[in-house]
Amino acid sequence: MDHRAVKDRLYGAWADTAKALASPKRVELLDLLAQGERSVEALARETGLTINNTSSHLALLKAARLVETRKEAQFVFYRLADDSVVDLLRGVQAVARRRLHEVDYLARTYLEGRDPLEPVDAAELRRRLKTGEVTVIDVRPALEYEAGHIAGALSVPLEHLDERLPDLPKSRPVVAYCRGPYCVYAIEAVERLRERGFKVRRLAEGVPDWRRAGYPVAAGAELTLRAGSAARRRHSSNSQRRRTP
Amino acid sequence: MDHRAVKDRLYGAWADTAKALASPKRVELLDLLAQGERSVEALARETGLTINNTSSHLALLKAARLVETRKEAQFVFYRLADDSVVDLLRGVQAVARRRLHEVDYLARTYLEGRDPLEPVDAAELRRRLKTGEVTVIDVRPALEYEAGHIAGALSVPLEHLDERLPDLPKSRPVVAYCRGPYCVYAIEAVERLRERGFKVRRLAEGVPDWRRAGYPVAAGAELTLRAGSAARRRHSSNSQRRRTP
DNA sequence: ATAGTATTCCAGAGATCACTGGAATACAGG
DNA sequence: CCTGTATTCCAGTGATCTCTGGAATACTAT
Repeated sequence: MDHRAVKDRLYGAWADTAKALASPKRVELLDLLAQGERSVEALARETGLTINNTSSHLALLKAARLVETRKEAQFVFYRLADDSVVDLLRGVQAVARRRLHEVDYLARTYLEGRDPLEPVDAAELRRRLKTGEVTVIDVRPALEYEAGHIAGALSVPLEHLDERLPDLPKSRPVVAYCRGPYCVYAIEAVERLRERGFKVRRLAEGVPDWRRAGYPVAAGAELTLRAGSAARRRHSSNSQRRRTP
Repeated sequence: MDHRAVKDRLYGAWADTAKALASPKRVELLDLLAQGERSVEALARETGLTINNTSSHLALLKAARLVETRKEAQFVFYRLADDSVVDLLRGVQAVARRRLHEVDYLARTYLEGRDPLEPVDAAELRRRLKTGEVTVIDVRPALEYEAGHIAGALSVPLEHLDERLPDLPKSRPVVAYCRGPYCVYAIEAVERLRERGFKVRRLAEGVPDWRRAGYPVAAGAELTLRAGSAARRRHSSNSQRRRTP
C-alpha cells in the first residue's frame, strides 16, 4: 500500500468518526449517554424520536465505535464507548461556541444570562469539597445520579427540590450541578434556592467533565449522612457504569 | 423560544460543525492548513482534487467558520480560523485511533512501526531545548517552516537533507519533526540520519500541537547561527501566520 | 483594452442519508 | 406453548452531498 492509499484510509476513518457526529439527533443521543447508559426506549422517549429511528441512529454510532451495548433480558443498554468521546463532544462544542455567533448567543441568553453569579469551576469545587465547607447537590433525575455522581453530592432532582429543602443547611453554601455546561437544570435550581435565601451557585461543568478531570465519582443510590440509614448501598469510585438495581 | 427549540438549535449547530469534518477531503485540507495558510491552487495540487472541488470544499469549511481567508492580488489564502480547530482535529483522531482498529494498525505499521526508538514528546523536547543540548530540525517544505516553526529549529526539508548534512554536528543529538503524529517525513529523516551515524529521534507531535502546548513558535525564514548571515529576517513569536515574502 | 490566471458560481448526475412503516427476531412471564 | 414487549431488519421516498464541467467574476500584466 502506498502513501496515498494509507492517507486515504486514515482521512476516511477520521471523516467517518466525524460523520457519526454530523446529525443533531445523534449529538443529542451522545449527550444523554454521557450521563449514563440508557435503553433504546428511554433514549427515544427523551429525544422525541421514534423507536425505529433511534435504533438506527444508535446502530450507526455503534458502527463508528462511539458507543457500546450491554444486553439485559430483552433490553439493550447503550453507553459511551470511551471517555475520549466526551472530549470529542466538548471539542465540537468549543469550536462551535467560539466560531458560531448563534451558539454563543443562545448559550449566553438561555444559560449563563439567567445566572447572575459566576459559575464555580471544577477545580474550585474540588478544593472546597476537600475542606468540606460546601453542600453539593445533583439536580438531575435520580437514575442519572445513580449512574455516576460527584463523590459526596446529594441527589436532589429538580422536581423534588421543594421536598428536600429541609435537608439542606442554610448555613453552608450550596453548589448545584446538572448534565453539563449547556444544561438548564442547575440554573433553575439556583434561581429557586436563591429565592428561599440559600447561598447557592452552580457548577459550570457536569459529571462527564468532572470525571475527565480525574476527580472522584461515585455510583449507586444516595448515601445518606444520617445515622442508621437503610439507604446505604453499593458505592464505587471512578466508575460511571450503573449497577443493576 | 422554548427549551426544545433552543436545544434543537444548539444540537444543530454542533452537528453542522461536525459535518464540516465529515469528508475525508476536508479533513485533509484542514490537516494541511494546520501547517500554515495556502492558496486554493496549492491545496488542490497537494490533495489531488480539482480546483472546482477544492474551492467548494473550502467554501463549506468557511461557512462552518473553521477557516478564514485573506486575499492578496488574485490569490485567496485560506487558514484555520482558530487553534480550537486543531484541538478538534486531534480529538477526532484520538477517538478514531482508540476505537477503530484499522486506524491504529495503519498508524503503527506505517508510522511508528518504522521507528525503532520511542519518539520524543513535546514537553521533553522543550526541556532539552532550554538546556541547549539538542539540534532540532524541521524537515517539512521550506514554506511551511517559514509559516511557523519551533523556535530554534533549523529548516532541513527532506529533499535537501543530504546537502544540509555538513551543517549538523554529529556530536549533539538531533530531533526531527514534521507535520504531526501521522506524518512520515520525520520518520524518513530519522532513518536516513541514523544510517549516517547521527544520534537522532523524532518528535511525536507537529508544530500545531507544539503551539497549542504554549511553547514558543517562530515565523519567517531561517535564522542561521553563523555570523554575518544575510538570511536574518522577520522573526516573530507565537504567530503562525506567514508574512508575504 | 486584451490576454491570462485564480477563484467562484451554477446546474446536473450519481451516491448517500434520514425518516417511515411493516415485518422479523429475541426474550420474559404466564 | 403463547402473548406481549423491546429491539432490529428491510424497503421505499424525499432530501442532501460530492464531484464534474461550463460559465462568470476578479485581478494582473502587457
